[in-house]
Amino acid sequence: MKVIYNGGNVGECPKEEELHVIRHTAAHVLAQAVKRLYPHASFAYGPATEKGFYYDVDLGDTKLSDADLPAIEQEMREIVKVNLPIKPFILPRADALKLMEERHEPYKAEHIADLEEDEPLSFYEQGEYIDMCVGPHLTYTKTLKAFKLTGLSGAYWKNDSKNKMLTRINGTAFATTKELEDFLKLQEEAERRDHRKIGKDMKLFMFEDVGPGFPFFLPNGMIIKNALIEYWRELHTANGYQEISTPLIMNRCLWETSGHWDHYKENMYATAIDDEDFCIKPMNCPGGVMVYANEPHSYRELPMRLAELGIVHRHELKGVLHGLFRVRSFTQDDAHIFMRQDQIAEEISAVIRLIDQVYSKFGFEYSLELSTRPEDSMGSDEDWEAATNGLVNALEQLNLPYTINEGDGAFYGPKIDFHLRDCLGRTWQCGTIQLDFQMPIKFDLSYVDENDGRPRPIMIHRVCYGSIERFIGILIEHFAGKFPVWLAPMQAKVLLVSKKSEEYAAEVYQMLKDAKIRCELDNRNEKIGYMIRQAQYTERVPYMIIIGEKELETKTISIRTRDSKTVSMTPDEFLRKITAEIANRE
RNA sequence: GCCGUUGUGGCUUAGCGGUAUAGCGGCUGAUUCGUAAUCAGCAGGCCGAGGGUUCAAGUCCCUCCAACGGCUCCA
Repeated sequence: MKVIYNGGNVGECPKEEELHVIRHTAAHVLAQAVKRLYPHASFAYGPATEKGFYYDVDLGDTKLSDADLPAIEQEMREIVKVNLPIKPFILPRADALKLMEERHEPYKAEHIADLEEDEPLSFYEQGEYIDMCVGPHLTYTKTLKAFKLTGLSGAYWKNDSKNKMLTRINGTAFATTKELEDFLKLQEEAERRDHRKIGKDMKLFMFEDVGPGFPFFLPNGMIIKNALIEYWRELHTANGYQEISTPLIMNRCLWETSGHWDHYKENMYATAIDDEDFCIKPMNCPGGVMVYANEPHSYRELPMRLAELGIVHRHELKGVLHGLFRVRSFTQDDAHIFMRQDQIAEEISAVIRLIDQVYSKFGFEYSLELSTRPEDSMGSDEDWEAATNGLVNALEQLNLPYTINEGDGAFYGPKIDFHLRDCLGRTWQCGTIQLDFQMPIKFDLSYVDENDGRPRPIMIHRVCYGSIERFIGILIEHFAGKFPVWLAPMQAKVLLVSKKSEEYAAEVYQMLKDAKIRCELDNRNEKIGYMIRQAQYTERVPYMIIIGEKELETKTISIRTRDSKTVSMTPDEFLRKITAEIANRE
């Protein structure tokens, strides 16, 4: 694909950059169309993104609605159709500033003013439209074949909530209409898998106005939650963890000591009891620290791994709430590991291996991110450096690739974040490992070493699922509600063809029930197709057991799975199969 | 918190100034019917909450609440 660079050279674009160029040009065409329809519009940033492109526009008092998008899109098609040549030119900074001011582009002018270097700036021109841009771009607008505007939203100027909110027009573009259609289909598939919708369908969880952001788990959802917890407990016991439980509400003085009162106050729920302030825990660490500090410890006891399924409450801004993905109360599968300096590397790699084991169970791939010291943090530079090096060393010893997220660590220490990739290629932050030198100082923790010294332990904070609520949301979308048998709220459903074989169906049902299989018997006077529809497509039951006269005669059962395939076997064979599957968590 | 949109029985939804639509689900009856919806009848709603405009308000206006799409923030 031919593109034009800002020096004016026309060249072949590397394959992997084509999409970026297409989308960036689409953003320019969008801006040109908007300017034609709304001449008073001024433009901020309009980049290509991972999923498409957008342009942030200031439209003054004009309010745009979704209904206006078709007209803008139509104008874009017009620009593509007349096939304007796209031409770059370069101006010295002062002239660039002047040009943008003349064209009433205050955001572009501000952007120029913000640039430190006094270098010439590059522009691209197509017809009457001129935009400041480093390029490259397509050579002609006609090269833009497949694009679509996908919606409107608000966005802050320079992504800063202190700044003015602009109108963001979102769109996407591809090299071919086929790719565009595939993308839109994938979006539809994601919508079909929306955990909020499936959660309603399968009666997993609910929300109520009396507690926005506080999920209610329904019986079916609770089965999934408990199955995840059971698996988690087995794994943690096997890996040398001990489980504890600490209070939901503790005196404010604890949170002052831990630093949460200073660094996390605006997210904490607090209440006054007997003239004292109490806080609902937003994190479990101080509770774990209290347990460690309950008695003196020998160096021989370390590492001490205290695991806690802690329910935390955080007052998140209401605009961020989103199903189970972003809630105000959630269960962290937390653990706090207290250890000696010489145990850091081994402990961190053990945690990484544990989390890897959990994610592999569900077929998730993941990537790692190292988050470093944030602005609002506590502790000395030396401690932060030592903690950050501890994480880096572990990652490098295991030879794991990772990216760095500057300034995104917790206020008490740096962290490694695990970003899950689900079957639709979307990523979610779940597990994290945080290395903390600060809490042990704040709470004056120590242990007795071999020379009767009192060194300070070092702490790891870590989660695997992250939030069990969020993890369940991800699992719902990952599996589209079709959970593996060990997690499925209903594992098998006996469907009765006609009353003539009711007794046999009841026998089979009872056998499964006795074997502790989660199952139901549907003996209503309904057609078999109707029962299948409900069991397979609404309840998403892994095994439908169809029983009619044919099965009664041969003493077999017909097993229908969620892929609509049917096999015949004896009840005993089926029981062995499903029991093994559940036991192995397949 | 900010920008925008939405809010009608359990779910999906019609109505957008003149006494509330339908489908699914539920209940009752009939049907006993073999792999994605058998037929009929019945019940179920002070149209998110509170104010206002109007002879008259799901329907127009204001405030609040919640949800949705984003932004900022985050497990």
